[in-house]
Amino acid sequence: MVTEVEAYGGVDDPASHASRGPTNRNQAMYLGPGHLYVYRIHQVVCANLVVGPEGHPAAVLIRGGVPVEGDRTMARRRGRADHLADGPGKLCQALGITIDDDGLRLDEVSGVWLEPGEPPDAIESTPRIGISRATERPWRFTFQP
DNA sequence: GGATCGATCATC
DNA sequence: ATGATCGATCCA
Repeated sequence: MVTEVEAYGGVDDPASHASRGPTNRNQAMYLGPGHLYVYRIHQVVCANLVVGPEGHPAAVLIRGGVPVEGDRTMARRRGRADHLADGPGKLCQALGITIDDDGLRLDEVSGVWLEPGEPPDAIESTPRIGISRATERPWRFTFQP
């Protein structure tokens, strides 16, 4: 269950990897809705679901979640029994998402899919984590499961 | 070709 | 609060 996400835009969002136009790294952000933008940071990968139309970069960074099922698989991939998906890098490791999944459509990534769930009672909105520009925009969204 | 800087994590 | 540690990016 995804509990924490952040929104990133294009040239209009100074904190976005697409703020300075297309590069080799961020090309997946331009592929259109349903694609995965996976990038490497500090020996770890983070996954975004692209939501903007083709040619117009906008994506949702999946920052965290709690296991609903498959705890055992996640624990094996993580190499520990706790902190399975409480961070963007940990979530990718737990779900088996790698840099090779960058640019794929979500339905092309084996073992990973999206399902609708019950809308949470209250969603909190705060500034995004780990960025140095546009820090005032409250584009991080979380809820308590 | 070299310097800089992270959309992080784990542990102190 | 801090260090690990290496790509992508940027500027010569």
